[in-house]
Amino acid sequence: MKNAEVAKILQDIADLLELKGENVFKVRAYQKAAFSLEHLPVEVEQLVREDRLKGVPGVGEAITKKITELVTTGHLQYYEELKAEFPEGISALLDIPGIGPKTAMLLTHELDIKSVEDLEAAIAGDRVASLPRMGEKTVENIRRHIQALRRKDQRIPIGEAWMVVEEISAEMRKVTGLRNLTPAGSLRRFRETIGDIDLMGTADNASEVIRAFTGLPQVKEVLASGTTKASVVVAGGLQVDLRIVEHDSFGSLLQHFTGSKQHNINLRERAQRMGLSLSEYGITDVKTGKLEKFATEEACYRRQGLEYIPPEIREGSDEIERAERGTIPKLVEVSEIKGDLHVHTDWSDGRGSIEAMAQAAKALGYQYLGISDHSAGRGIARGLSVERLREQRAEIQKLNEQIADIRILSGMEVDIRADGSLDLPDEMLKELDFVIAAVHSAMNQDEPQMTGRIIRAMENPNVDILAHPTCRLLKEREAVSVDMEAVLQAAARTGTALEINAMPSRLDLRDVHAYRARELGVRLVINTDAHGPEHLSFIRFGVGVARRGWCQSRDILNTRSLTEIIAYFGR
DNA sequence: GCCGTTTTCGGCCCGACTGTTTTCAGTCG
Repeated sequence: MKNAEVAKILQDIADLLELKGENVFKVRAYQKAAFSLEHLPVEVEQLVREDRLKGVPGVGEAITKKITELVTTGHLQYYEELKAEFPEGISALLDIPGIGPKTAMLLTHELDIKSVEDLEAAIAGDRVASLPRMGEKTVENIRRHIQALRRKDQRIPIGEAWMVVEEISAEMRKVTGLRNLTPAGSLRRFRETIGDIDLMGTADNASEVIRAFTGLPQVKEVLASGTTKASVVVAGGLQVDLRIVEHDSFGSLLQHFTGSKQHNINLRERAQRMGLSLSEYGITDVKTGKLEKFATEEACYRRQGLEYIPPEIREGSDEIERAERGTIPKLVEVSEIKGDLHVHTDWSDGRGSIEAMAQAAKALGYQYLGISDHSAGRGIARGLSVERLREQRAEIQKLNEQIADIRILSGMEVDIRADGSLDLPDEMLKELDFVIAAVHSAMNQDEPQMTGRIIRAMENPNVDILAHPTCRLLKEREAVSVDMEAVLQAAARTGTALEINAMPSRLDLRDVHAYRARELGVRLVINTDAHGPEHLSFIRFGVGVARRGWCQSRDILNTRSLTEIIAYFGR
């Protein structure tokens, strides 16, 4: 059973206990355990086998027993009994903003509402507003939220959110008086998907800035607008919040709204033990009641005796303990990337010529660019035959003589066939500067087959890099069934680098697997898989994933210089 | 249900908003 499935069930248990009116701290315990499981860098099954569950934060004796039962039998008695106490569709009511456990139970008890559809019918029949603590406005809000929920496609990939932020930021920078405009929340932490956008800033004339914000051409609807904050909806149903404070409180504000929620809770619990109370306004000494403000996040962390913690790792694992000991690593940065090793051109399915791609890479300050068009095999994406590949190599050689200050490397993204063999003969692969292998077909194989297939490809000594290891496409295609732990172990054994594909629709490896890879000493490489010159800038999303995996520059292959990288490939 | 520089028992993050109330419960981030 996968970590995500176990986490989902624990979260479900938390919801049901909440509906039941159980002790809120018990509910929180299950939520906390669910969170831990979801962010675990290793498979829960492995922890169960090795009897190491107790080491997971928030997992004690009782939850250990439950997880063990769940993983070993695929079934949890406690959960089944709990579910049987409630009508099936009721937890879906909790997904509607504004409806929490109390309201959900009220609706079920008083009106026999068992699903979102029931609720809509009850609203249409005018039966809801008469309930205690319900009124016209509440009902209208619920009705609107149900509609919005149907319309909105939940979280969006970070790449899309980023474009919205850049557009809005460009407009807002024209507003006089506004300073320090910064996106916070999951966007700043570089999570792969984003629920809504939080923008932070400072100004002396906050209300004017807010007015300019709500008046932007992108704004479709203004949800709320006050003196320090506003919430709007832009195209696509995406919510954007802006908060403005005075300059001297910006550090605390940014810290608070960057989150994550779990990081902030851990931070506040710790502050509490120190006799301090933490909020978005600053740090209050509980004894004296005196509020201390912070203009920068660094100062805010320092006051708590902590080293600065980069946003990407503020996820509630052990980052606070590490900051206490002063052992937060220096995470890899975009400026340290010296080349891109997975790029397509118009020789296969890319849009740019080799030269255009090379010029774009040069403009980014790269030392090298690895061309890796598709192989011909199954006819995908206008793949190159052996002959065409040789022609391309000649072309690259010619261009290298013409273009200064960047070296074009001649590689290939070779298809891994269903049986794990490669699409081009070894003699051809040997001629290349480097070789990437990737799965593009027969994605429905079962886990043992897929895992064996990928490992077989990695065992070929000509393969340097395994590209987008799980083949997932965010919101479009699930990851293939593959035993990632086995793949990571094989990568360590064979010395194959694993790609962090920076294309916003892929982001594959994921952050937790990057974390695990680093633990195992597996070399990683951050590539964009660019199909046009403008895609090269996607590198920042891949760097974001690497940072979320606590990676430093030494963990990332393409932070190496041209000389080093050529020596590394050793051809 | 978890956990320990006060604790193996008694705690468990903080503030704001909304709508319904005449002081606050419920929900959210």
